[in-house]
This record gives sequence, C-alpha cells and structure tokens, in this order.
Amino acid sequence: MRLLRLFSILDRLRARRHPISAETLARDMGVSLRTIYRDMATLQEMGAPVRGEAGIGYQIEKGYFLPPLHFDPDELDALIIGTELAAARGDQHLGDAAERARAKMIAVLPDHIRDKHRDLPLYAYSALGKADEDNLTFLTPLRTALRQHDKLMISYLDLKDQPSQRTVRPLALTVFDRAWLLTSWCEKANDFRNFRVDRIQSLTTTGETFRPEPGKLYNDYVKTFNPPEKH
Amino acid sequence: MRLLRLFSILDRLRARRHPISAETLARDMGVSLRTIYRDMATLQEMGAPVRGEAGIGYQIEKGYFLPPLHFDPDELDALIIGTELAAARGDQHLGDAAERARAKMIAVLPDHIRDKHRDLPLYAYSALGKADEDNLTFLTPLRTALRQHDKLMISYLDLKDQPSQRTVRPLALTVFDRAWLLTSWCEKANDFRNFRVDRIQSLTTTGETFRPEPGKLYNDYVKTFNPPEKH
DNA sequence: ACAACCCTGACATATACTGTCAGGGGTATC
DNA sequence: GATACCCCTGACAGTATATGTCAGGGTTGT
Repeated sequence: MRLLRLFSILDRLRARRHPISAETLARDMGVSLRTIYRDMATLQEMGAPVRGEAGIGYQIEKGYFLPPLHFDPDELDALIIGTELAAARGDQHLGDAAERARAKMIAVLPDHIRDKHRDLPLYAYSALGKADEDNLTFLTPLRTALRQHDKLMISYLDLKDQPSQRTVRPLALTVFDRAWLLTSWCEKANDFRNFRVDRIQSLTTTGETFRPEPGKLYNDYVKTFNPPEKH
Repeated sequence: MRLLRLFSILDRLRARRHPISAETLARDMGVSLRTIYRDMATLQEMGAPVRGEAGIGYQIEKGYFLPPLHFDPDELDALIIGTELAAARGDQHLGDAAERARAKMIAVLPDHIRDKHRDLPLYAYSALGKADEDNLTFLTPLRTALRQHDKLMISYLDLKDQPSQRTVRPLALTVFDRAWLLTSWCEKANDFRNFRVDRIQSLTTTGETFRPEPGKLYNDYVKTFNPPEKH
C-alpha cells in the first residue's frame, strides 16, 4: 500500500537529523528510485515540509504532524540508555531500529523539552558477544519468527560441541550478560529448551506456523522455576 | 487521488460534531458508497479513531491528529529490549522509569498494532553489577547532576583502593559490560577522569553549577581517542 | 415492523502505480 | 574544473490497485 509507504517515509525523515538520500529510502522501502521521487512529489503536494537538495538528500522540518507525548526526565534517561543498550547488545538491524525509534520519540517531545534533552550524554558499550558480529547472525530472523509464530529447524552446537538438529517453536528471546538466549519448545525433546543464539549454526523456517498451546507457552516454562521469576 | 480523499474525509469528520452518513460522504466526494466503506476501513487500519455505528453514521474522536506515532516491528523490538535492558542494568529508579516510558509508547500505538505487540516475549537479565544493589546508589543522583550541570564533590576509591576526594563536572554516564562509568572533568587533575559508579563512596553537590566550556566537554574527551569513537 | 444505517463479498473495468531506460542539472569537495 | 553525489523529469509498458455495480447480511433506534 502506497499510503503506508508515504507515512513510513515521513517517519524516516523525522527520525534522522541528517539528510537521507532517495537511494537509501528506495532500498529500505523495497521500491525503485523513481518511485521514491514520485512519492516525494506527492508528499510535497500534500503540504508536507520536505525538501530535497541536490548533492545532499531529503530533509523534513521537525515537529511536523506529531501528537505531543510527554516523557519526564527519568523516562527520557531510561529511553536513551535503553536504545543505547539495545544498539550495543543487538545486531546492526536492531541497532538501526533502536536509533530510529529513539529519534521518533525525541521528535514528538514538546519543543522546549526536546531542545533541552536532545543530546543526553548517556551511552552504552558492550564487548560481550559483540567481538564477532557474526555470532548474532540469527538474531533478526529469530525475532521475525517469534512475531510470526514460525516453526524453525535449527542445527545447534551445544556447549560441549555436540551438534544436533531440532525443530523448535520459538517462545522468547532473552539477552543475558554474556549471550542472547532463545527459549523454545523443542519437538525432539518434547520439552522446553534454551539455545544460545551465537551457537546456532543454521536456521530455516519449516513453513509451518504454530498456535500457542497451553503447557507449551513461555509462561509455562517460567513456572517450572521455583521461586517463579519476574516474567 | 485517493490519498487526498482520505484526508478530506478526516477533515470532514473533525469539522462536524454530529455523525455523517457514508452516503453523504459519498455524494460530497463524488464516489460510490462502496468506496467510502473501503476508505473507512483503510483509515481504521491506519489507526484513525473513526467509528461507524449502524443507524447513526461515522464519528471521530475529537482532538485526533493524524498520524499517530507509528513504530514498525523492528522498532518495537528495539524499544522493548531497550527498556528491558535499562531495567536490568540500571537501579530501581531507572527501571521504573523505563517501565513507565514503555507503557506510554505502547499506549499511543494504533489499536491493532498494540494488541499484536503488547506482550512481546523479549527479555533482559543481568547479574553484572547487580548482585549488590547498593553499588548503584549514586546512579540516580548522578543522572540528576548531569542534567542540571551540577558540580559535585565525590570521595572515590580507585581500583587500587586508594581513596581520594575530588570536585568534578559530570559530563557523561556510560554503561559498559561490567560497570557504569562517570566521565567527568576533574578539577583536581585539571583533566578528564573516569570513575566507576560502584566505587564512588559518597557524593555531594557543591551547590554550584557549571557552564559547558570548550575544551572541557565530553566531545573534547572523545577527541582524545584515536581513532575517534562513535560518540 | 420499519427506516436508516453500517458492512461484506464478488467481479469486471478503469485508474493509478511501478520499474526501466534515458536523460538534465545542481552542490560539495578536492 | 573534475569528480562524486545527489535531485529531478519524461516516456512507456506491465501490473497492481481502486472503483462501481450488484447482491446480500446485520445492527440501532423509533
């Protein structure tokens, strides 16, 4: 739907403070360059304050068309640190998304608050599980599968370097201090199993989706602990 | 152009207090009844709070302001993980703020997106620097001081257990894998200094605030690295 | 029961959108 | 003043989308 793409473009432009090239937008939206130019023309016809400059890219006047949303200083700190941490502990994909999300939230702040808190000096860095970017190769596919309730086939190398093949229902992803963990219902074991994301060797969707079944939910997994944890 | 008609419909609904029938809209817009129904469905998909009631007509919640803040699935993942991480790595105060912030953002989502993503199974846990809650005692006062540019007096125990007293200008807080670090301009050393938050023994505000000075900014600190880092 | 609505599906037609190809021209940097 | 990046436009064919028409079903309020 074109309409959604137009809004999406506006979101992108709002999110970044720096100009974006039409080519980047085209790639991200999965359409041709020509289409982006047409979209921009349409947005301008609609009165959106977007401008394109040769050699630079597209930009939008900030504050356009957004409902104000108020965050107090503590909440802002939490959001900044949170998105920093997500970027530090996630893969490139999640990091980019975190940046966009943060920019969006900053953009909806009332002007006086935004100006005061635009560049909060709060940062996060992580070396754990980040040294080798490749060990998070499957993070994005796993997030997707989690959303869609896709059954997955994975080949896994456990901590004793024993390989195995399993069909699993992904139930949750948790980031611990040293690794991302996939909690799942393993059809081979007919029980809950955790897998370190960085030790998954390959991953394919079976094409099947599953429906959450009582007894095989993340909540059921959590209940197996005593005392029960926070989630 | 359909897009303009959709906006036009929203304008009509906003303008009137009383409900408008689809037939009226169809006549005014010069399209068929069926098209209006399809348009309304599209508007609702986009998250516009328009509702149609049999025997009445269409109405819109007043004060509505299109489009609402929209997060794509990746951005939502990043926000959830981010707030989880902030809660996992911060103190109680920051964790609570993270939770509130997340709730606020979820609240502004269009219904159909919110329902789908209300309980994303993405979690974060940390044992690092959390075992002893007390070692983050000064995180919240430091965040406050950072915002307000307060000069601080701290007594510090360095990694060799050497105690010292310093007057510092807090410049940034960074969460690393094993600790929170306060980057500051130390007036004693007349240079930049980093302090582990968990090794600060006491902290008092001097009552003075400072104005950011060229050469004593976080950006200047970052420049002392080669190559310069991300921030 | 009735009138006045909202809402949905099916299907053929018209319209708008899209990618591709082929240009023109501006801006920043060295 | 070359070069690398950009924005921008026209034309055209193929495809996706939107639309009107027809034919229903269902809810609300009187």
